[in-house]
Amino acid sequence: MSFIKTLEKDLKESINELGYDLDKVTISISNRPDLGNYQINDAMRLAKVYKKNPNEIANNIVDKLNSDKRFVNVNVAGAGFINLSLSDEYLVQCMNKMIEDVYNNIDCQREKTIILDYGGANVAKALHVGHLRSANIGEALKRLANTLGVKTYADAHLGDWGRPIGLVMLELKKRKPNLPYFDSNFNGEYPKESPVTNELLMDLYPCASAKANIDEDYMEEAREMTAKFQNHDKGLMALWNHIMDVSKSDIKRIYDRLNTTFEIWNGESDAATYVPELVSYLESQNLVKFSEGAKIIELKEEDDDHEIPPLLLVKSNGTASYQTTDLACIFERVKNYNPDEIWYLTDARQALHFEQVFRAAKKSKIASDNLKLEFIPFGTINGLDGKPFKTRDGGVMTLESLLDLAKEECEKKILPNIVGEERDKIAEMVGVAAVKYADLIPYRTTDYIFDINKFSDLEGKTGPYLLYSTIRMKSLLNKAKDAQIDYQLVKTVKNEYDRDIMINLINLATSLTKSYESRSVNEVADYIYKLTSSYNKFYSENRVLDEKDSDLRSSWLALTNLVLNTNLMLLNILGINCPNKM
RNA sequence: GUCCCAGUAGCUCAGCUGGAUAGAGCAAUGCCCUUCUAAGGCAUCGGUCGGGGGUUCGAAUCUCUCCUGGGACACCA
Repeated sequence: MSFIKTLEKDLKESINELGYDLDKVTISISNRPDLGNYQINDAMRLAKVYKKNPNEIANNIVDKLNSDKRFVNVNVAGAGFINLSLSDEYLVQCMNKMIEDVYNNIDCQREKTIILDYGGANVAKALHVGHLRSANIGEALKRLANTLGVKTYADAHLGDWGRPIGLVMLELKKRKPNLPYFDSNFNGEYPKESPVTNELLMDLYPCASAKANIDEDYMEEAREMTAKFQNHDKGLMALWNHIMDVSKSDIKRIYDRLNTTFEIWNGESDAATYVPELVSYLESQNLVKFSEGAKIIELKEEDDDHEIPPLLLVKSNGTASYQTTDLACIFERVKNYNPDEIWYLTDARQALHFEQVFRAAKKSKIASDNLKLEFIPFGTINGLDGKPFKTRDGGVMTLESLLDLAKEECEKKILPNIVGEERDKIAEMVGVAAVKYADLIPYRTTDYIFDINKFSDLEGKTGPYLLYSTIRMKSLLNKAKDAQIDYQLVKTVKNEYDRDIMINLINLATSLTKSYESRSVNEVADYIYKLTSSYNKFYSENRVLDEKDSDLRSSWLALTNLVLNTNLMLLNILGINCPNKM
């Protein structure tokens, strides 16, 4: 259990001993640092319940706190605020416990399994800016959950069964009508060689999509093509497999650049195999109705305060809608993984869709009462004009070109003596750090403005700043090793600078827990900045290696090492790699 | 028409399970380099928390209402 949580627990017992009944004491980071490191506001709450003077209660609590060696400078101020600081001895002790095992200051969650759905990449379509946030936030939440002891599976949930594929197939047919995949009389073996490359796919989809938007006949053909492969037409399935292979490896390559990994590479097509079983199950439950030639599920409830449209189960042309696929996917996941929770990371605009799917899942008992379905929306990325982010000529910005842009921008700022392949590799790491940190620092649901110049700046709250600072810690410790200076434990609190670092380190657990509970790693992103900048302040005020007192020097090195390891752990949670120099 | 989200410093964003004097980065101004990566650090300047009412000892935070902006409302995903 973390230090703060332990203190809270002990304090709760003390307060109970005073005769006050309360479920929880909260020791929060002080917003009056001049009065103490932490504050407790519970006295005012108790005063209300017990109809007493808050100052009187606060003073009773303070008497208890004063006998505790872990606290110093305990005082009451204002309306009944209790302020306190941690003693130097206790801080040193905590630091060494963290050096021994950082889990001495992390609060794990109860054991459970969560499936995270943060992919949604469309096969045959380029990954674009819209996929950046789901990848970054989803991956970070997964890593955070793992850090807190939760078992997770991330599912790429590829968009591999919808109309985009039909469009691509149709456009390919228009261009190369003689391919055997389109000939229903073809009985031979289909070629092993793929008829499409990724470059071709990247051209086919936008072209087909543009045509379909203005040409209703073309759109109708696309619908037919989609229905045909969804009915497992032999030739089209052979083609589908080729498209999948080509597209999937490209999608993987780009997710790799973002340090985004999936344990499950399923897609809508996998869920689609469960659709017939799903529909007949739902029919047996008497939940399916006919409406305008389609099969639907009514989702209205008596106590609704707003309208909920029905879920479209089977379209009038007999194909499944994406609501059905998502429902089938829950069916599939329950069957294969039996998770405690499923988290859906998507753009906030899909809120209604998931409300419908979740309702249908609960109503039909596909999701038991124990299964928690959670929609975790995020905001959109806008350009400098405040409108959805586009390329200069107004097109959709692909994820790849965005990463290239960041890499190019960061490359300019790397040390000139780093050259060749190494330079390229470091530029990539710094570029990804710039993009990822900027994406994770705003609260999850906030829409934010993408400004690559700002994000790649080495000054300020940016990824490159964090990397630079972390590298400087590495460098310092390497110098110490070269000079054969030994360091193991933190021995003392010397000044306000190292003290401030220690207080920040104590707060690690709080920040991790907060982020997990809000499903937004912005808290972690902010925390790592605070910790790092407290270290930088220390660094500029104290010459570690030149310190004459060898005990103090090794204590500082041990602290540096602890900050470094904490930073690396947190960067890893955010999905950011740190080079050894830049 | 119904519903959802947002409006906080010149700019970009935190803070929102009610708590003290509303924070950070950038920009602006002024300091600190024979220095462990100065790609750093320090200081100053900067706010009717969209407007108005309500609840409360206490409201950026809860509530009502209005204004502004964005978004979602079955046969795209």
